[in-house]
Amino acid sequence: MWRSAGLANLDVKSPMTIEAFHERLARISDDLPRRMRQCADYIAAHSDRIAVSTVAELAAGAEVPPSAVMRFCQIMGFTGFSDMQRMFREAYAPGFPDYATRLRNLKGSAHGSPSAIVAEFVEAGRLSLEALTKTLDEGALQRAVNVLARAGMVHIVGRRRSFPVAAYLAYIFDKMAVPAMLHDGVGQLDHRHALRPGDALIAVSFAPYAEETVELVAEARRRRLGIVVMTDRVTSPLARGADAVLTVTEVDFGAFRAPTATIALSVSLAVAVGSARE
Amino acid sequence: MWRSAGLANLDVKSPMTIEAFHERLARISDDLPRRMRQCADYIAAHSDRIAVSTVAELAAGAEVPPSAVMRFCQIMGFTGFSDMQRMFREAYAPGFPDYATRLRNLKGSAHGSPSAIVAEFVEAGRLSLEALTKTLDEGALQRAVNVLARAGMVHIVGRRRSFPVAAYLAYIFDKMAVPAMLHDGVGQLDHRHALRPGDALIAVSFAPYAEETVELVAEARRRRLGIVVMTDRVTSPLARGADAVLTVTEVDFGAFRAPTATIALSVSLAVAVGSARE
DNA sequence: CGAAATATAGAATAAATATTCTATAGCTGA
DNA sequence: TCAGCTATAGAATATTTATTCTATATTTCG
Repeated sequence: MWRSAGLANLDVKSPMTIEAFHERLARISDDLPRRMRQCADYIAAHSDRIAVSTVAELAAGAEVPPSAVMRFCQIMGFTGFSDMQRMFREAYAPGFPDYATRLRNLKGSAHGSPSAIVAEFVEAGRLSLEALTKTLDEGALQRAVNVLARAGMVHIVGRRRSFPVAAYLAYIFDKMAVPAMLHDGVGQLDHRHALRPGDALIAVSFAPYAEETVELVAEARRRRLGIVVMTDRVTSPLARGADAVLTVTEVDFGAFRAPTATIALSVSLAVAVGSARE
Repeated sequence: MWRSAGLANLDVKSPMTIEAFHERLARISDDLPRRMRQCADYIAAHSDRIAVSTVAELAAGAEVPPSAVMRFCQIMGFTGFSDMQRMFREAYAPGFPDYATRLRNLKGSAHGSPSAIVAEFVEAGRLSLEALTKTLDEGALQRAVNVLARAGMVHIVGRRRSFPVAAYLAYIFDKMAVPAMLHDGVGQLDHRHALRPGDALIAVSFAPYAEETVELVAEARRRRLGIVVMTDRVTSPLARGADAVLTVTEVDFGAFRAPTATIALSVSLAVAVGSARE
């Protein structure tokens, strides 16, 4: 039987997680007055829209007046709609709610013994990998594999910080017997004439973008090669005209960052291409 | 050259899709004044947060005043922020609530698909990082830092799979103004005579150990250099006579492994050495 | 059936949030 | 260096949106 809103309010504090929210919803929804039940039903079916809706929109969806939605929020243990919405925004938003906090802590503990530094970089690496799974553009990845699988030769370019990544890509392609050429700039040769029709280019570069990399991408574009770029933003100068843009964010520690996620993505890409070519 | 916002406004109506939005962002972001560029960069990197943020939050993230965000929205072809947000709210599909779910989902993709492969390598990377913190020999790490901090020049060697790691070490030492030399084997020169008294050598190698690396370590031993090795076992051929042996185990996926933990350890080592030398 | 308790709708208010405006600062090209 | 632009910041304002309040309707139970 339905008791007072006040009572329901007292026995449980606001649910802290989506799971707790649904559990509570299921538990109480059996004995709820008419309008509250409408709210419960609609919200249970559309809980993912709470983060981006207004009270009025939700109310319209549930076919109840806005004030009914307010009462519902209070019954669920929140102080109001905004309180409830905050939980959904934080939980569902891509990226992690406490990301900023973790990052701040990470940077705060800059000083210390070598093993403390290792711990920080390990944590940064974890966060980077986590971010990779969340932001990975599967469509772009598939396109990248297609482009590279069809290519006669795969050209690879990356300078400075990105050079190790490029070198690793070259290593794996070599292991998988995929024709590949690492444009490492030895002797300041840019080897632009090695870019031939039917080939493809993988370019790796992060801000501040190495000039040679940007130029080689432009050259590849002129020569109509397939282009795959790994970079930090879709607005990167490399992205223009690329067939696939793979964005990766590395979490930095102080002024330094390890290319953890970039390497993970690279090796995955190379392996996928290698098996696609067989 | 940058023209007026009004002009930009006129030639294209508000983008109707997220894709069009990103395309336009990429197209105009090259020639944008300072604050507008900050907005573009931040929003490109966090476009998934637009649906659940306020102008003030976005402005804080991009480190610009709120009015700059408004101007940015107009440049992008919207009448204002609300107009832009509406598009993102309509397209909003909540990302997976947590990392674990997302990872499971990626793995569940068709066996052998690119995204499934990424999931595997991410998982392998995480395990490797975890193993690193558990098995790290802090004494050896401290000795390594001491040896390298005292060295006149730091020589770095790594071939094949370990070459990217060596290259990354060289990059960070360079950034930290530590005298370093990467023995990359260009022209088949082994540069053994560059190993001078008072120098130190970092050698990176895993089974099967590259012959050149083993030889350079032996040469360094003869010349009484400080020697730090990063390898897979203490019984590695490199370990004999080294001042510090750092063992790292990488979790492999199939026949392939990414040097995730090795890179994390390397960058930590380099940073620790860099600050010890100051 | 009738009194007490509870739920409801809609208007009134408060708070948050977006948007516009204006003075100033910073460019750009002569 | 200066004139004529464009960009910028921050305050002022308008708008949207959440929340509270109150009169009325509905239910519950003796």
